[in-house]
Amino acid sequence: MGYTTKQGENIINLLKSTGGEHLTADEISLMLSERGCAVGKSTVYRRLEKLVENGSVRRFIIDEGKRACYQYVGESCKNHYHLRCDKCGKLLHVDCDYLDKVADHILEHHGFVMNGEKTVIYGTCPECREKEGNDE
Amino acid sequence: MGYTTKQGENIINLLKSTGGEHLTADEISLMLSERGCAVGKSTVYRRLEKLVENGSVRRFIIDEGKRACYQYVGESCKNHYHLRCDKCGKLLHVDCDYLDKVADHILEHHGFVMNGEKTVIYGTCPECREKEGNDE
DNA sequence: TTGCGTGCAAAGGTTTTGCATGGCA
DNA sequence: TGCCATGCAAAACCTTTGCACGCAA
Repeated sequence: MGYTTKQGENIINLLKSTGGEHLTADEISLMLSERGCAVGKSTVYRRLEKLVENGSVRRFIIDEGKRACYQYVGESCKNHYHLRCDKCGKLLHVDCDYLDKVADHILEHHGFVMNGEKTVIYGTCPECREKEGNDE
Repeated sequence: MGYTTKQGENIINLLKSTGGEHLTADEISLMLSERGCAVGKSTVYRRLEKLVENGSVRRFIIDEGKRACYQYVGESCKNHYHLRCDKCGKLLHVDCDYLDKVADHILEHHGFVMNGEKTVIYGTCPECREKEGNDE
């Protein structure tokens, strides 16, 4: 599946140590430099791509599509759904039988096999709703 | 609110005539050229920005954030959902009351306001499933 | 006439790619 | 040893911006 390298370890360790924070490729590159274990930016991109592929990191689009950010998810994160808050960027993980039924519906009525691991539902989380006085 | 110009009319007419298709700025520019009413690309962008602002056009991020696409918002297509095929990249738009109920569920049970316009469901489309013999 | 709209080219920023070198297995 | 991974720089990519000219009101 690929070699284990110092740079690869540095990247995944950084993502883990930030506790699921969402970071852009540039921020990751910068933080690695600050920690004294700089990694070439192309390597950061290439590595992140692989991590996204194998599911241990998730990729999001921010700034209206201007750039991507990455978030550590972990391997234990297989059978549940993800809700991501547009406002604070937080990623919520929910186990929910109802959402399993959604996948069934989509298959039956639209012939489409839903990939629950890749799909992310966007919106506003409870905390941010409260902060904003539910004015959406 | 702004001047009425030939170019502006061309753009909005194109978007209307494609029946709510999702088009990238580049595709719009190209199609206008083919129709013999070419518009400078920066004008396309500037015009689309205004149309998005006043709500007559909607902007989506596709290709994992690589670019944006635009869609005319008529009466008929105000509330629909996006299914994107991982295999062929096609974007399906479905009108579906059931998915409205999903948003209700997510709000009631998880306190999360779903943004149906931004959320994209990933998976495999009917055509690609058939091609691959349902071997997922 | 006024000043917004346009178009071209150049700049801007993020992400990808080519290629020689380095390091894992 | 064989090959993947790395890093640098350059390229590619979409989008925005500067500026002079054109056109709507």
